[in-house]
Amino acid sequence: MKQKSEEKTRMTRKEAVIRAATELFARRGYSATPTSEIAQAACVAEGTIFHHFKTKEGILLYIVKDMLDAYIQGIEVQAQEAGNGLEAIRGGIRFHFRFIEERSGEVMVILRDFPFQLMEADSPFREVVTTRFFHLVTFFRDYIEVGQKDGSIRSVSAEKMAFILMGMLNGLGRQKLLWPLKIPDLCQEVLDFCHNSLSKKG
Amino acid sequence: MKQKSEEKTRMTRKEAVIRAATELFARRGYSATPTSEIAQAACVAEGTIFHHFKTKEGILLYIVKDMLDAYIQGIEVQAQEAGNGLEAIRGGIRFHFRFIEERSGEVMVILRDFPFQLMEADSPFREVVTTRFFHLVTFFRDYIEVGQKDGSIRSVSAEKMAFILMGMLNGLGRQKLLWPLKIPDLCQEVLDFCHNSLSKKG
Amino acid sequence: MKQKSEEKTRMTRKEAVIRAATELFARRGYSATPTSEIAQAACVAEGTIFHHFKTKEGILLYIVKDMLDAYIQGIEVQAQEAGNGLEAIRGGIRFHFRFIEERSGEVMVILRDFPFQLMEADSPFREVVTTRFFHLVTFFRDYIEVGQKDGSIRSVSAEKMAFILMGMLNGLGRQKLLWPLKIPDLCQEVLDFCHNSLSKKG
Amino acid sequence: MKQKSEEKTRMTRKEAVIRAATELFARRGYSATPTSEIAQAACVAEGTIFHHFKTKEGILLYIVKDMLDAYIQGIEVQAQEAGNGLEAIRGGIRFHFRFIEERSGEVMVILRDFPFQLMEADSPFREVVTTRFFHLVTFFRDYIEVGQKDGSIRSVSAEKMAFILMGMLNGLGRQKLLWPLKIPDLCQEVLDFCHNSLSKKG
DNA sequence: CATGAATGAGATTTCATTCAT
DNA sequence: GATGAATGAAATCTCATTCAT
Repeated sequence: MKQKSEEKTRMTRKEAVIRAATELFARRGYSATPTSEIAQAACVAEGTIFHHFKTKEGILLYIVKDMLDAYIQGIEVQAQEAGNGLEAIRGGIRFHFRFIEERSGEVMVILRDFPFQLMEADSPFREVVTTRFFHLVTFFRDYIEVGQKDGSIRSVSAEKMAFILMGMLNGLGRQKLLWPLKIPDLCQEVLDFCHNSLSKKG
Repeated sequence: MKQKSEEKTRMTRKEAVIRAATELFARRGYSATPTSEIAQAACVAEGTIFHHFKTKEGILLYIVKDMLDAYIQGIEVQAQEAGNGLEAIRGGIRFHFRFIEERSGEVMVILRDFPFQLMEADSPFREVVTTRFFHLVTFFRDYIEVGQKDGSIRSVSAEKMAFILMGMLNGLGRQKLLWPLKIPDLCQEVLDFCHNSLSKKG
Repeated sequence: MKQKSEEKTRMTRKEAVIRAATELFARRGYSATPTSEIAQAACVAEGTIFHHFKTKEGILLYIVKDMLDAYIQGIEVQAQEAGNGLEAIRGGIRFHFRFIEERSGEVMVILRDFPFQLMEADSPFREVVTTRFFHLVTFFRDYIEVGQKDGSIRSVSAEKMAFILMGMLNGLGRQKLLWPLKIPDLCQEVLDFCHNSLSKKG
Repeated sequence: MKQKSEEKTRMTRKEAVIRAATELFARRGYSATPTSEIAQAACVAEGTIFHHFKTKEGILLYIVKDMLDAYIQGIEVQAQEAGNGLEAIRGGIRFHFRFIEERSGEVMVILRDFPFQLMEADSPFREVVTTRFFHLVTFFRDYIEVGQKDGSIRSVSAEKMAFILMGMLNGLGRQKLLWPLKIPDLCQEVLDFCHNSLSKKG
């Protein structure tokens, strides 16, 4: 939290919009959040939003892109530091849980209603988002293959296993952030769970 | 009350509305589907919708409730027929994959934007939905405990494991039905994956 | 209150509709009361209402006509029994206050939004209502003139005085039945008030 | 904030809406006037109405509040200039008749269906309207008491007399503005009528 | 850059009335 | 007589977006 009163350090209006939108999209969903409320929460005029983002979808795109880029970069850094394929995957899982905690707002936005609006066939943003998703799928598949080559991961379809891991992490994220129940922290259990299933020696 | 099955009645108007709504909600999302289009697709007057379901949310509730009840009933039947706890869980997973295929429309509705509208604190439908969710969580936890008693499942926190399983199945469902990629069938792999992690002998 | 369970004595459906409608129109106003609620309150099907009354306005007309006829008849009987013009007017005022108490439901209906719908130039009911209003104006004017002839009422424009009396009684009725304040009983004070103004000797 | 009176600005869109609404509510009643017609009559888009007044009720509230404030202020100025209590009341009555002529549109709005919608227990506007009504009742009661102290008004219950006066003025206003008959001007007669009943010497 | 009044297309919902049973 | 499913016109209100200042 920055000081709001000092001269130069205060948020630009654009940042204020992003923050307000993230919080509202996370809490109430993209389509249930009117731009008027975003403006109000960000203490800017409604026109200002459109001055910076052109459309409402533009805000969503900005948030989603920003978040996915950070996720992709973070998970890759994790993996590169690992000693073998299995450790890379485990590092990825650990990073996932940390990321969900630290940037829960943005994550909720994307988990809530997935950016379906951005993926429709006629959306100008379709490619921007698809690209990043392919990137993630590839990441998991590649490191599983690495693990199979270095002997840390047993012989299974790398692609299928990649989908299982991603699906699981996604589902657990939704559960944690969106369900009406208090979900306990599951990081360690998930690590064990995956370790048992992936590692060569069981 | 008329007989529904005999000669003339092919489909009630109410049924027609439900079918049309399910299909549209699944394809375009709840809030992006106007009631006018539901009416058109169901070949009824818009007023007819509101005659049967008081509100638009009412349609969603009907679909979700119907689907969850079928899911709960089906998964319990599966489990009761199993020889031990682990088999019950495996039966549940198999049922889950079958259910997702067979009733993909309704499942997409609930996976797409989850009925968040029905869960908000002031919604009259909140309880209806929450009840069913608790029911499901309990189901998984109980059968894991059964498996631990009968020796088929290793010693882990039953509750945490229940959450992992549910989160995974949920996430995989979303991936399968909603992602812009063609996802291969993962049933067998998921069964193995879970078996490895749950069974006592590894 | 009649017994509802005995064979023949129970209300006809038509009566039930009238009662329910009177109560609802009084409490919430004519146009804010949907026919569906009248049906519900009367425990009949919505179609039944239209079976008996043809239109929603028809119900209003029935109530208003019934009530005005009773009012006119009652006030005339009162007046005919009086010894002179002033007493006739005083009797009318007394009757007015009694009537308002005894049939407050129907009176509220007419005082609330006056049957403007029935008075519009193109309403088929216009005449039915207007006739009764003229009748009332005439009643007051005539008895004031009687009082002026028999020496009990001072010399003032009978017509203007009739309007003042009617306006006053109307306004007081509204105040009593519709205002959000508890209004004390004003019958005696109004009698005095008018006596002072009308009687020859002051 | 621009100057409103200078050169170009003939009428704000907001003002236009108020004028149009006043006229239509007066002529056809609040609930029989759709916002679409108000927009048309005011030559603005329908959205503009809701931009300025959140709801249709908001328009009614604005008109009623504005009118009641003017009424209260005017009647108090009148009274303060009077020599004694009786004259204050008479001044009030005179003001009432003048006000009804000059601002007949707004007065018709409030007399037609009284803002019952604004008074219902759960209306956010309830207090705004109630406050002003209490104010008026108090005004009349206080000046009658003043008159009783200065000897110009006879000894009667000030509160009851206040209610009689208000009820009478209200009823006469309705008669004048809303009845389907041509009602003669009654100001002088009402003044006499009240004078006879209130003044000490009869 | 920033504003906020204005827009108009469109969404949900209400409701009097009809009609086949 | 009685019913209640069905209707469709109309009403209120929402909201992303534009544009003159």
